[in-house]
Formats: sequence, C-alpha cells, structure tokens
Amino acid sequence: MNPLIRKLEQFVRLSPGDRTVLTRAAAERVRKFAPRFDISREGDSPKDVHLILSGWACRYKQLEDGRRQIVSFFLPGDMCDLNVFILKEMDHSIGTISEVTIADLPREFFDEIGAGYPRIATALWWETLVNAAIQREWTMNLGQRTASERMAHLLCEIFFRLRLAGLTEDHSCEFPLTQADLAEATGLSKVHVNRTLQELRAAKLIVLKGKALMVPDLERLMDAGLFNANYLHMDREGSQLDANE
Amino acid sequence: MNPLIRKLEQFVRLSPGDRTVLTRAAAERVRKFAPRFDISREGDSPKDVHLILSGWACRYKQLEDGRRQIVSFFLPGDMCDLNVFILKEMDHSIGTISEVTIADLPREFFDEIGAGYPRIATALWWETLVNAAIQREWTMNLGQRTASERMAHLLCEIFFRLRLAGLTEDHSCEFPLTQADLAEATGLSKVHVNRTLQELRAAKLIVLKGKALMVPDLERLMDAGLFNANYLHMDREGSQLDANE
DNA sequence: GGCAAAAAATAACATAGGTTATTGATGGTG
DNA sequence: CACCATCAATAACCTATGTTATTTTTTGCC
Repeated sequence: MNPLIRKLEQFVRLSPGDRTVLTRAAAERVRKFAPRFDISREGDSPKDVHLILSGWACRYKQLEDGRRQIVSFFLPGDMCDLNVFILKEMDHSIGTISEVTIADLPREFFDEIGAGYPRIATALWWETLVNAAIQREWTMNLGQRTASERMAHLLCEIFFRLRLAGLTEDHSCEFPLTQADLAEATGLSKVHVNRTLQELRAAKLIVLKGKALMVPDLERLMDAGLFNANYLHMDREGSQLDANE
Repeated sequence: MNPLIRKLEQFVRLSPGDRTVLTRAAAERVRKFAPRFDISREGDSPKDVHLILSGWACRYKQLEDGRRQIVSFFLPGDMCDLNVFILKEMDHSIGTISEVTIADLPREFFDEIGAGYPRIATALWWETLVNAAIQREWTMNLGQRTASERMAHLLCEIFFRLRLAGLTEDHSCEFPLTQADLAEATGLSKVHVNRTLQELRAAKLIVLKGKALMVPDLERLMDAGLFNANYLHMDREGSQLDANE
C-alpha cells in the first residue's frame, strides 16, 4: 500500500476518491534509481515534486571544500517541497541512499488537488508544516544535543516516521544508513559516530547490525535522546470531534 | 513602507490591488510587545499567522534541562508558518528580541488570498520555500561550519535579509542581538561567541558596537562564512521574461 | 548624573569530539 | 570461491570549543 496515503490518513480522513487520485498520481511517471545516485543537484532547475515510493534518500548540501551535510532524510511516503517549481534553482541536492523508486508529480497535479480535493490539500499542508518542524528540530539537535543524545534523537525520529508510514515491524525496521551517512547527518565525525553507536549498544538502547535496526525499548531511547514527539504532529485533525462521533 | 510588500515585490510584481489588500491586512489586529517577551509558547494552540511589522523576534526551542536553541530569526516583513492553525499545538516558542509590532492574520485572510490574489499566493509560497531553505542552511551551518565561519554566515544572512526588506543603509544595519542571543542561535557558548566576534573584528570583517552592525566589505565577510546567497532565492519569478519586455 | 543590572571582555583550565592511521569484517561480483 | 571495495572497529593523539570565575563596560532608569 502507498505509504503516502497511509501517512496522510493519520492526519485526515481521505475519501475513496481522494485515495484514487493519490494512487493514480503515484503510478504515473515512476522512476527507479540505484543506491548512491543523485536524483537532482544543487543548481538544477526544479521541475516536478518528487514523491518517494520506496527506498531511502536524502537532501544534502556541500561546501566548496567538500564538507557535506545531510539536511534531511526522505523515507517512503515523503515528498520534496510542494511548489518547488516556482524557484529558479535548487539550493541543495537530492541523493539516494538505497535503491529508490519515486513518482514525479507535475504542477498540474497540485492544481487539480487545489481545485477539487480539499482534504488532500489540507493533508499536504500538514506534511509541509511537519517537514518544517523536523528541520527546526534538526537545528536544535545539532546546536544543543551531545553526540549520543543527538544520535538517539535521530534514531527515534526515523523510527517514528517509518512507523507512521507503516514500515516498522514491532521493534524493528530496515536501516540502510552507513555510519558515514550518520556522520553527515549529525555533524559528527565517522569515528565518533562509531563510538556513539557502541555506547548506545552497550546501554542496550539499540541493536544495529547489517541493514536492520532494533529498538528494544523505545521509551528509553527517547529519554536518551531527549526526544519529544510533539514536533511530528501525529494527531489527527479535529480529533476532538472524532471523539464525539 | 510595509517591509512585507517590499520583500515580496523582489519576487513578484504586485498590482495596486494586491498592495492594498496586504496593507489593509497589516493594519488590522496590530499588537505591540516589549523586548524579551514571549508572543507564543510551545504547547499553545496556534490561532493566527503572525506578521512582523517592526522589530526582531525569534523562534526557539528548549530542552527540559534548560538548553535553548534559537532556530530562526523573524525580521520585519517575516511571517510565521502559513496555515499553522491546522496544527493542534505549537512545537516551539516565539519570543521578541527588541520591541516588536505584529499583525495577526486570520485564516480568512488566507482564504481570500487563495480565492482572488494569485500573485500574492505565489509570493507567499515563495516566502514559505525560502524559509524552508533558510532552515536547511542553518542545519548546514551548525553541522559543518567552524565557529567563525558560522558567525560570519549568520551575519551575512541577516544582512541580506534586512536588505531585501529595505532595512539596511549602505553598509550598516540595526543589530539588537546580544552575544547571548548569538550563542543560542549558533550553538556556541557565550564566551566563544565573544572570542569569535573579536576575531571577525580583528580581521576588519565587521564593526559591531551597541545595537549597530557595519560590514565594511560584504564580499569578504561572505568568503569568511562560505556564504552563497543562492538559498535566499532572491531572483524575480520569470525574470527571463522580464528581460524580453 | 549616579546606581543597579545587563552585557561584554578576559583568563585559566577542562573536555567532547576530531584526526589520522591501521586492522578486521562483510559483501557483492566476475 | 576468491578478490576488491566498502564498511566497521579500534587506537593514539590533538584541538576547537566549553566551563567557571572575575572584571570591566554599557545601558537603562529614578
């Protein structure tokens, strides 16, 4: 099932018609990319909005001297900025981590949504606002948290987001990031990422091996990362009303 | 003149009618706040979109143990997230730096814009996308730049943004931030902010005294901060077309 | 125009995390 | 199934930035 629909339904109730439109859009113009491939580069002219159907990707920025920062991850069901196409150039690059399938959503798709699908429009605004909140939380993460807090926080975030898209199984999830990726995302060195992961393992907070992550006790990992899920805004619109139904 | 209009006009051409609507909206429901006052707090239910008419404010987040991070600055002409009111709670606080005047823009204002003011709608999307890009750049800043690069970068960003809103004068601008504010924004300690500013002063990159900043040579400060203004997307929509007019 | 509070400056010392280098484990592929 | 490449682990050493404390300067205010 389409992870975007799954995710948006956590926030709004979609009608069968809403679901059809989203399913159709995600089926046209599908592209597949190998791992470690750039889908688009800083300076490119943005054309479509990309929707991740499967696999993990990231946005990153690079300084002239080569320093690289991953500024966000794209997990299945995530979309890059709505309306990007009004900008002249991309200010960052988008690259795959694992093998990735995307659907390119053209301008017209969003016109259609705006005109006739108010629930989807609201859900997409929610997505946009949550993405902004995530980016703020990363700022907090890099600015204030220590290495192990930061790592724990990032792992919590990924786990929550995957769960929302229906991609976790009990205490586990897929985890295709290398320690080098984690270093670029956390602003730590590779060596220190390694030390930090050992620390989290020693504290029995994570089991990370191969391309799989297990979180035996999410509450404890959240505490270790000073993680508060508020910023993911995982509560259904008007859920007060639902309670009265 | 309204700094929002001034800013948006850098991106789209507004009609007299557009300007009237914006001017009117900025004149209703105006509130004034003392320096160092919280306009809204994490956990509050967002009601209106705030537009800064004058003064400086910031968004910040705080950990239970008191560590605080300023995640963005609001300068005159800036707005907080469009459509915030669809979320149940704020995930951050908004506080003033200097004395601040804001206009509260209600939901209905945005309905009106969506229905009848396409140029303003586009301009507001542009604002939203630029704000997202700024937040990504802060992530980069905190993750990869050294203390002095980071400080130089932040000062460049502020200077560019003020200039866009028509609030610089030649090489100078108002600068109400304390070193403690700069520390919270850059993720550095107060002491190190002090050292870093001295360094920039010694290199004749800035003259910072009282509540005023002077940047004798912006190019050199940009180099010191590895600052590339791309992410501010300060190019007019369809400027290719304009060239043919 | 003098006083209290805030802000900035300076100093001495401490440490989290970075750097460079080497080795060991995994895994994809011809 | 053997080889090369990538990834992870470990070690020794280094430095940018943090911490705590004190002093000086600036600012706002009665």
